[in-house]
Amino acid sequence: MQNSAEGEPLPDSGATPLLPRLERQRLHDTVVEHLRKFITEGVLKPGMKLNERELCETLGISRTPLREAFKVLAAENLIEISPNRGASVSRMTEAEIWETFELMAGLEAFAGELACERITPAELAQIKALHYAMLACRAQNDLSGYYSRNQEIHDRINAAARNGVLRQTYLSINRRLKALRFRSNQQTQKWDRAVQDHEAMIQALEARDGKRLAAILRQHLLEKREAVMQGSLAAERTGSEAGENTGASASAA
Amino acid sequence: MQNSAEGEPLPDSGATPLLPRLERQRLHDTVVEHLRKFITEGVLKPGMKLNERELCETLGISRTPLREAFKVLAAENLIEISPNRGASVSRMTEAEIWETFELMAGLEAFAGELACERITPAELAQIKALHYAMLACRAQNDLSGYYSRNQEIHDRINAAARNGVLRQTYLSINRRLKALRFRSNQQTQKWDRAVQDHEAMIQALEARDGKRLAAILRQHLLEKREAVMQGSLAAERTGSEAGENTGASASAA
DNA sequence: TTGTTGAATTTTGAATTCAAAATACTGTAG
DNA sequence: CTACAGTATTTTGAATTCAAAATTCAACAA
Repeated sequence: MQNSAEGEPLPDSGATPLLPRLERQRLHDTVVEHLRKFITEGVLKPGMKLNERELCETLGISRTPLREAFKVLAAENLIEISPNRGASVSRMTEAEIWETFELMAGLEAFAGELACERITPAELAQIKALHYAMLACRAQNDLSGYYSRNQEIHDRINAAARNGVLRQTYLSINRRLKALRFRSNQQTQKWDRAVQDHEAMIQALEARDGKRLAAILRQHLLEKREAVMQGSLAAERTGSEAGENTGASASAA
Repeated sequence: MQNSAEGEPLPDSGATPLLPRLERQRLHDTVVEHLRKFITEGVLKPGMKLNERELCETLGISRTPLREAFKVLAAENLIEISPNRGASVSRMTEAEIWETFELMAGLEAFAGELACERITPAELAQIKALHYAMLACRAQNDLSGYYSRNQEIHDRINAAARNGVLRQTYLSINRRLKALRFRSNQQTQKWDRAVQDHEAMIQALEARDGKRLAAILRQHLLEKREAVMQGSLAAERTGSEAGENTGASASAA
């Protein structure tokens, strides 16, 4: 009996884990987070080629962990790897953007319904506070502040659904959309409309009216889609989208 | 002007691509598919340790592509990698199973709504045919035939929603659930209920009644969840879940 | 000039090697 | 006999190396 019997659950070690295991994160995880950040923040632009050797030198690592990171990012659809041709930041087609927003609308609507059943008063209060903070940002024309509060509100509603799998899925899809926000040059009319939507959301949440919240969120997302896709067309006209390489070697002619 | 200007979309090569690019798939992709298959089919059981060296020898490859495959599978939540301790097939907790089914219910309901708007008569006819094929399997007690038709029906409804991003998400979540099907030892009563549900689905699809189809699908999935989670408890009692290693070296005492 | 062929260079894919961490084992003290 | 310390072995993480494919570039012909 030197080995535990085959059918045993073997949960952890036998002893109670007084402290959580200290796990230094692996290099490739750091690289994933690093690159993900730069992609979602639009530093690495859609279509940009990601040269392995070049990136290795920039980040000061070898190719092995970088390539592992590439695989993960590709699984998240943030980059595309074509065999023997290398990786590049994913370029979403118009159709993909359209579909992704449609999915997000469905996902948020569903999360909203669940949130109405499960949200605590404390969480609701936090969301309200964020809403007012967002209004303050609008008053000061603080676009980035407005944007992050907005994100946070949607995020909290999602978290209030208390479904971790839904949450992970939501975050993953959302990441792909984040990089697009630079496309939509919000007009003040749109801002006003968005604020109205948010107020209605909070009312529905307070009333625990899942169906109504779902409908509002769905509509809200579709409006956002319109805004982004118009911005996208504008971007296409001015041709401000694709880079050639990581930019480190931008031909210094 | 040896390099194309920075802001250029550079779609493909200039010429029309008469033939699609021939791309042999990389080793690591093959490995991903291979392992994914065995995990979703329950050959590699939850909790099983995946020893790198051992698997390399079995598959006849080196560790590099295997580790890349691991990263992808981990991103899909099919395996778990703990730093310096290696990879093992994901073991879903009760809570995770519960949540995953809840998400699936939401996803299928949403897809059903869209399908009602977009399905073609031909697609509907195919689904009907599959339904009857499924009935035939039930009559013959052909469990695996029944199961695959069942899957196919749900899959086709999803496809009829004509949203590729939704589809990919659905498939990814579904993969995690597939391995669980061995847990639920379907009772005939349940079968009957499932068949009733399917008939109602098709009626709703024909009537293009999105809301009704959504409701049926949601309910259907929650019933499935009950069945699986009861089976899961049963499995826990008999303790037939966790393996120790890949089985290749099952201590030949 | 324009387009094509073929060699040189670069870049990616996969195996191997080296280092660090974790696990298994052995011997000793209590 | 049990518990522990210290060592040996195994296993993972990351860098390096080798091979194959793609790209670049120059020479040449039409």
